[in-house]
Amino acid sequence: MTDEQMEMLRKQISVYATICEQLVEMHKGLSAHQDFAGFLVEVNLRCFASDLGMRLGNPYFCDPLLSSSVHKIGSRQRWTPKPAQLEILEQIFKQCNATPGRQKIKDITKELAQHGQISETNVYNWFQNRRARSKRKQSAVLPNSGESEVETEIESFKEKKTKPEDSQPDEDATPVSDHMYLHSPDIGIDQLVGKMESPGSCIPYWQLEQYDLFG
Amino acid sequence: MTDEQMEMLRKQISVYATICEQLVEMHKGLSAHQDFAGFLVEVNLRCFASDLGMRLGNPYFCDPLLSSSVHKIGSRQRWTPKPAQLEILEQIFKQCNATPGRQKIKDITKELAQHGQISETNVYNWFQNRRARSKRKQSAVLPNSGESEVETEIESFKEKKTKPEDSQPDEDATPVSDHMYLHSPDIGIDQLVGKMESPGSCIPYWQLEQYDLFG
DNA sequence: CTGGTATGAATGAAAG
DNA sequence: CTTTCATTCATACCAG
Repeated sequence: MTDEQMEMLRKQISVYATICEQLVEMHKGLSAHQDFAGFLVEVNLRCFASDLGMRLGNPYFCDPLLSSSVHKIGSRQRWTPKPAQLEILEQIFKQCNATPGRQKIKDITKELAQHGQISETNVYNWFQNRRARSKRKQSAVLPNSGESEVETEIESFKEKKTKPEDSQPDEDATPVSDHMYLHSPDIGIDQLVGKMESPGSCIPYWQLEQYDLFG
Repeated sequence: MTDEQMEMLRKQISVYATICEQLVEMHKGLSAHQDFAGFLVEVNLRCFASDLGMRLGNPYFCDPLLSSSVHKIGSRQRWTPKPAQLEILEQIFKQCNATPGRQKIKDITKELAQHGQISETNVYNWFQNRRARSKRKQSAVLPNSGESEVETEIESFKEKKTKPEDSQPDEDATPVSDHMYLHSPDIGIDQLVGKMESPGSCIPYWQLEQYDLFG
């Protein structure tokens, strides 16, 4: 290990620390947008040792050092988009949430490859899934074939409403939601990261509220 | 704040958590001058919204009345089927352990709603999991007289690995540069965590790869 | 409080 | 494209 490497490492630590900090700040900032009080950020850092059974639990990153010895360790069979890649993908998706052409896929793949291994298939699948899931969610609110009184959704824009569950006994309330959602706070991830996608009207695809398309 | 942003944020946090984790690894390697298996840092960044509008169905930030018992809240409460619901579900599952149709799901959801808060997604997930689980169980008993390559990997905690293989041609492999362990614990995790400060430029996360600690 | 286990949820990949 | 499968992650819950 050379001194330069060492220095670099230090720098990295510094950078990462800053990022984390900013994230926290951002959270706080976001909370400011709330009429009510808002947001607390709990940074919980736990360190614990473990010998063998240890593994990386984060799906958003590829195994780092740990895989130095055996790249098989904890290797994921399936591709896991790196944050950088995800970001790009999301951006592209917003632009044309239509199916990218074959060539387009190629291009995208090329670009994403800059940030990590990836294949065209991965990109293709990603878009397929992205689209399907966002669609599913979207259609959840639209068609009410024979409405469901059960759905106490107040907000039309919030399709995931009943996410919380019944763990709260007397609190099914959750009615709330007067359009209280903010519209992209000034300080957003965008700034934090530099340019995260802007808020806009994207619909969350995760959490398919209703996988029922036709109501 | 849109759900997407929230999700993005969550992912980023995740990423950062991992980064920190890796830093810890390194640090440990540096100071311990030993092999790196061992330490794991879990950065748990939780944000709680005391305001209802904030949760807007976001699975990761739900529940309102957490304002009081703050430390407990913020956890993404997942749906927990009530015994009554479970019973019904099991029964239905027995009848047709096939995939309930979309409309079927609706009906079921409707019925289960009588016993507690629930969403179609919950039902959907339940069946998905149920089937997968039962299938797995079955195959577990049936040892496929195959070869079980002995993974000399560090983490052999996985009992069964019926891993097909990587469907991915160009797996990352994570070449990983040589060990980057340095011998200089000047920068301790403690500091990183404790102060989390360190002015400096905020580098977009997608650029972090440049630093590429891990190869 | 700590560790293990059951299971709800997220998502890449594949089948239809 | 739509639906399902498989794997993994995260959390509720239980035991020591």
